[in-house]
Amino acid sequence: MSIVSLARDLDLSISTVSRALNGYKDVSPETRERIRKRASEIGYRPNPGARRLKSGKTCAVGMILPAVSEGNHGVDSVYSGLMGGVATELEAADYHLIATVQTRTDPDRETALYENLVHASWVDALIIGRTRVNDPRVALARKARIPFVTYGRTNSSEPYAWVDTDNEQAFYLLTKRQIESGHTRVALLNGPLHYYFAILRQQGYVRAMMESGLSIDPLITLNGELSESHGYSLCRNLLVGANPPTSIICATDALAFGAMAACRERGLKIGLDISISGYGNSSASAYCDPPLTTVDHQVFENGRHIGQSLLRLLRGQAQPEEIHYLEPVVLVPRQSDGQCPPPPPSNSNLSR
Amino acid sequence: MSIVSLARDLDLSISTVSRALNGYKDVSPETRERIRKRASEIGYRPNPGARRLKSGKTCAVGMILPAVSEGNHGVDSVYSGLMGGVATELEAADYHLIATVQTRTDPDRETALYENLVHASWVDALIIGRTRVNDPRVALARKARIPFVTYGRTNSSEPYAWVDTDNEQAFYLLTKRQIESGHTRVALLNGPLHYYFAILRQQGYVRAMMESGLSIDPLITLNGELSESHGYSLCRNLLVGANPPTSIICATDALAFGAMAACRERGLKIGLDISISGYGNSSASAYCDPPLTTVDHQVFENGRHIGQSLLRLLRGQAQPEEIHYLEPVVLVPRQSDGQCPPPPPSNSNLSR
DNA sequence: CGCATTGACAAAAACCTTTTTGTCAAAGTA
DNA sequence: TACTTTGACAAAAAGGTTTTTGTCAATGCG
Repeated sequence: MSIVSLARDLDLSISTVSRALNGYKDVSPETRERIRKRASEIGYRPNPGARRLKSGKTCAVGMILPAVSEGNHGVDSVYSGLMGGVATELEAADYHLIATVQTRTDPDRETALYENLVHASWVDALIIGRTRVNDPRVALARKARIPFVTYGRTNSSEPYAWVDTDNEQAFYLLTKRQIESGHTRVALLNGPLHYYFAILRQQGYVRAMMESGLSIDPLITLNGELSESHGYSLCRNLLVGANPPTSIICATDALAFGAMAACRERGLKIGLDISISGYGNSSASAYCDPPLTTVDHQVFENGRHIGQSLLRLLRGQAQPEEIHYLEPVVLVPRQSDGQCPPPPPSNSNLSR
Repeated sequence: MSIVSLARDLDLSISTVSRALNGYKDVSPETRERIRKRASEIGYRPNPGARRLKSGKTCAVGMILPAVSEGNHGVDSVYSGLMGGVATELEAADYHLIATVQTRTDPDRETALYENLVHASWVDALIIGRTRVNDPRVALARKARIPFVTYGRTNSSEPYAWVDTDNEQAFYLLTKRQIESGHTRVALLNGPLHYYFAILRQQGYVRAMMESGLSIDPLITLNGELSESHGYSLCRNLLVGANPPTSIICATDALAFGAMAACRERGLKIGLDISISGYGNSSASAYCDPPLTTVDHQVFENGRHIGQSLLRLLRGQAQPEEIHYLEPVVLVPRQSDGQCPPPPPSNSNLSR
């Protein structure tokens, strides 16, 4: 079932068979057809290992998938969505996706995983996700001269290929919406600031607040891991504090679900007594009670862009500095937010 | 940076270098150490492509990930959790996971994806998930003589390696719980019956009902895709019908979320007027309102078992027929279900 | 006619390992 | 001494492609 047995069967040389099947010149149409026919009859498939060895290409792209920070240790749903888009594009070009799941949330370990993937030449290209402010993986991939596309941006002195959603605009819109509903104390439950996206989301929030002449209160702009439990505990802290916010903007839907639970526990009616919004448009956001106002950031589309960019890079059709794609976001208004409630009677701050 | 340049550098033969680095005999301790040292100095890493070609092993395992049936086209969270467990085990053994996302829910296409993975010899072994009642992929993998482990069972005349959760017991427990709370009209919102797990869940439901002398009403045992929207529409149908159920057992948390939304829409208080339970213990299930009674089926653990089983199979340490692992389930009682409400006044069925 | 070009194929090199077989001296045994 | 064993290394084959170079006859041109 190797090319040599096929060549022997056809009474032709190996090179002719190879050239025929790979669509090169130097082989007559009749012979080509004869080879094609016999090859499919006999069920011949070129050994990808040998092909990889010869060409030096693996026809695979590597991706490290961040795990959710708690629960079933599954892959973060943003990245599983992204993977869907990437895989769709790659598959069409006969590339494979080698997925490594990062079970522990340890940046050093993530870098080591990338290093392993690159250095052991398992892959031709890399997808670098959940970029940090100064992401060492970008320098690493550049040094290894391996094509890569990041999902999210980073601080880099040199150009690199990136695809990202418009985090800044998303949080500008979300904050603006709250302000327009009369809220003045708008809290931000953000992710850890070493992630670049968290910086951008904060910037969007700050821009909207500044634009309306509202001050930024560091006591109500908190940061934590992107999980329900952190949303719950951070929100509890917010509500217990003096002068609690009337609106809470959460960096992810998961944070928002946790925050909603904390609000319910305090007896607050979500959408009336307090406004909450999320980010991600997760399927649960449409079916929770009340349905969550959120932002659709089009992960599948982003994944497709990443896949396409990667292929262009691999084919030499584009240089990294040409690949900068900022996916617009779509605000999804639902019922978890509303008009700012009237100020409580003055003795309300006695409540524990 | 190949073995030949390393050998030249050391003034040794290629074979000696190879044997030294691979821990074979036939090389003196001093020489071995010298080679080791120089190899790490020079940063030599054996080319995995050449190694694969020679050994005929790819050191990779293939897995097809079912996409969620709607929304962001992401990977089903059960399978992303499973992937986490599998990857954890494989990684420790220096195996890689090649993940293919099945974006369209088309069984034929899924089979084709497996065929491609196997036939193009991209992988040494396969994980076959979301097994169907008569799953063609099992026969296919056996014919290709490629080791595989299924997640879920199927009808097969010959033994095969499987790992599964105890679906039957889970739905027996869930149903029993409803019956013990006084419910007699217990609905089942199940997945499509061509999935083996749906059959098993139905069996558990039926066993509990029979055991308590309750009859099975086909009008309230419905089947649909595993999504919020199907949960919503199926539940609407249930509530509109004559003699609606007082309890709804859903095959997944997603179905349950949809069902909850439909119940709220009808003005029913979940946990009081109607009881709902899910399956999966998704993170949202703990934070929705009311928190959802569900079952934890330990996907990460299942993934680890699959990974371990695969490695044993690949190393010849076990035969497929020895690998049958049924993961026990854990019921997670929360507040979405409760005592059966008293029967409504007789004119209630006039309500639209 | 003589020479260059082209078409169609074959031979061999290269890709980088691992594994099998081979060499040769030193040591052990009868 | 003659023969076998063993230790330490080298040479070469094998794995299945792709690509470069080579061959040889037929064709085209002046």
